[in-house]
Amino acid sequence: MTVTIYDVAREAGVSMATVSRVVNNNPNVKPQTRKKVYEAIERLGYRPNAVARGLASKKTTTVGVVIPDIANAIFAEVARGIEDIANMYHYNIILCNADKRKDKEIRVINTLLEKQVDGLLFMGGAVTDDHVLAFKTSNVPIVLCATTDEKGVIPSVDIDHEAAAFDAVNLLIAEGHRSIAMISGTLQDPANGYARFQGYKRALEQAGIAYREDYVRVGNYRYESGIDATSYFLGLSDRPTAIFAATDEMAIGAVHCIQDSGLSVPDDVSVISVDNSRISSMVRPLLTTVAQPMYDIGAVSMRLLTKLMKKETVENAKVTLPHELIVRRSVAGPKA
Amino acid sequence: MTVTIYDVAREAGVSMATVSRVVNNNPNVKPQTRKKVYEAIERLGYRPNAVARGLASKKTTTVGVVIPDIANAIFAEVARGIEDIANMYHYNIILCNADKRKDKEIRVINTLLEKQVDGLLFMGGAVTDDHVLAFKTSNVPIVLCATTDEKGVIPSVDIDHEAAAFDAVNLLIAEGHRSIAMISGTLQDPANGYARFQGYKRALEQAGIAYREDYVRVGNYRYESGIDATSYFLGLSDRPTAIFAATDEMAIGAVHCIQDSGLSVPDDVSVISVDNSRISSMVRPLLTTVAQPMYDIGAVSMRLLTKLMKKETVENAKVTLPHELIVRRSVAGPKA
DNA sequence: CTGTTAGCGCGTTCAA
DNA sequence: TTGAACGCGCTAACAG
Repeated sequence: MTVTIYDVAREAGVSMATVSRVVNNNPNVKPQTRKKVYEAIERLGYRPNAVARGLASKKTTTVGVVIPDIANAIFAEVARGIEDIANMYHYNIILCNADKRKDKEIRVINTLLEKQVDGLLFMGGAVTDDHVLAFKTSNVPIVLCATTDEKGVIPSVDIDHEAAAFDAVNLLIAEGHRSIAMISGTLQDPANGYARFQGYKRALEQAGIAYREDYVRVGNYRYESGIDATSYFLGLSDRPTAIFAATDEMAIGAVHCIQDSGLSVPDDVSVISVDNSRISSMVRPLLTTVAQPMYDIGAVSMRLLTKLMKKETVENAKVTLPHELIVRRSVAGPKA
Repeated sequence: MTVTIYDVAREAGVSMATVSRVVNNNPNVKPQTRKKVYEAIERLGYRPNAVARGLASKKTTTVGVVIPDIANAIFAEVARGIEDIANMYHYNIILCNADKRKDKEIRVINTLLEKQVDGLLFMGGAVTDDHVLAFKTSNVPIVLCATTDEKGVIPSVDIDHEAAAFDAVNLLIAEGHRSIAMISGTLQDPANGYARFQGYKRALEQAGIAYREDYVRVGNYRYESGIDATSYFLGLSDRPTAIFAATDEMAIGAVHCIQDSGLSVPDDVSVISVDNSRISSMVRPLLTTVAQPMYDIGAVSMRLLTKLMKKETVENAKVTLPHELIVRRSVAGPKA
């Protein structure tokens, strides 16, 4: 049924070792022999069995990636960066959604390890001791991708979420705003949630603006929650003149909520966010936002992983990619 | 270094066959023995090697999925459907982007087959003879996902793109429009391109409306190309009163282009599309569109694949999922 | 209910 | 430059 390296050897009149050599591009084969083997391979339609190879060589040229949700545009973009670089280095990707749920994360990490992946890319929520434990029991390299490690012991690549949020809010302040609300992510989420919230607070503090609890709502990163939060803000007696949303999607919800209530962005209320996903250019007005290089985060983390897998020494195993303020049209000064 | 089934057997004082049995939940093990084995596993931190298992059992519990672009919201949603069902049946997913490029598609199909996947989900552009050939050389089941097979010989799940487009354009006609433009995808793309274009033409024809070449532009599915096409239409001396876009993204580009030029949607120009991706609810006005059940397409195709992998007999290996007109606010009758 | 024995398909010494 | 032989870690008969 299936043709093996053994069949090819017989067909070509050589030993299986020789076939193995030509398949793996080992130079120690006479060109003529190599040719014979190639012909036999062709004739028989031989396809190497990567599983057998994996067992014998203890390498699968496969890396595992655990991701919160591939249907989320942000993560999908990161995944694309990962896959492109993986492909470039001839690795394949086993993709697992884990929804930032710890139990699911631990579970898929283990199945991935059982599958003998050569490395692991982890994108998730908080990295707990249990995570670290699971990582430690493996002997393949791990890198955290768009995910922060409190302890800082695991290689990772991400942006500085706190600083990104800080920069966003600072723009608002520079424009003269003092009444700045925030639509936050859940505070249990270290990166997109907590860190961005901290950046917001620090910016306020530095500008001597008092923090108000009723100026902060936590959303779930989705469009609808941006609308909900904003409708709450607009109902306040002293409504904010600017809104900082932790993500583009919530920001767009904010924009539409403001517009739907007959106000204007940015004339009545300014809106800014973090992400710069593609949709931030697919609204009116164009969204001002702090860009997070999603594709690069994926690409760089995969590149880092390849180095680790080759046991190359890496100088800096904790890379922070730069973010960048993208000024478009959703921010203006407050009304006089 | 690595602890094997053998070590566990020794530790538990049983044979490796017994360990294998408990690991695989074979009922033929005395509870007491089972317990001993579990303890030994625990003590040693044994983790089964799925590669060895795969070699011995000729099953990898892994399926390959080739996808055009995981960063594309539509496909990402399909992928989520696939992964959820795969997960439910304890399969893992090897994900490969192929950008609808034939050479890349063929290449990844082959690597996936080398990795001994138990099945293959193919999402791509045209299914050529070369594709079919590659499929035939494998002895694992394949199902086409959101992809049409001209010959109809390969199991597949998709919607009827022609009918979906037809329905969309028909709504426009029912509203009284006679000047209907289309922003098409590339005609080489059988499903999202050609079929939707055919649906447009059929609707026109049935209504006795003459087809005009200058009322059709082909875009690349992206927002920007929606803008470009629309700006062309708006420059026409007798500009259309309605635009049918092959995808949501292009439709939103159309909406914004219309608005940016001082006109109103739907008062001056109506816009309709196919997809109903999440962004169709993230615009003003809300986009009227024909819904394509992306998640379900993924889920159903994965479900079908599991049946095929279990060699269950399936009645209908070519499933067409229903589409549905979602009436929102971007369509109105033409101005009197 | 449990153990023994063969392979699964290939990489990799080690000799020749 | 080539081949023979072993083993990767596990499943799957087959015995008992």
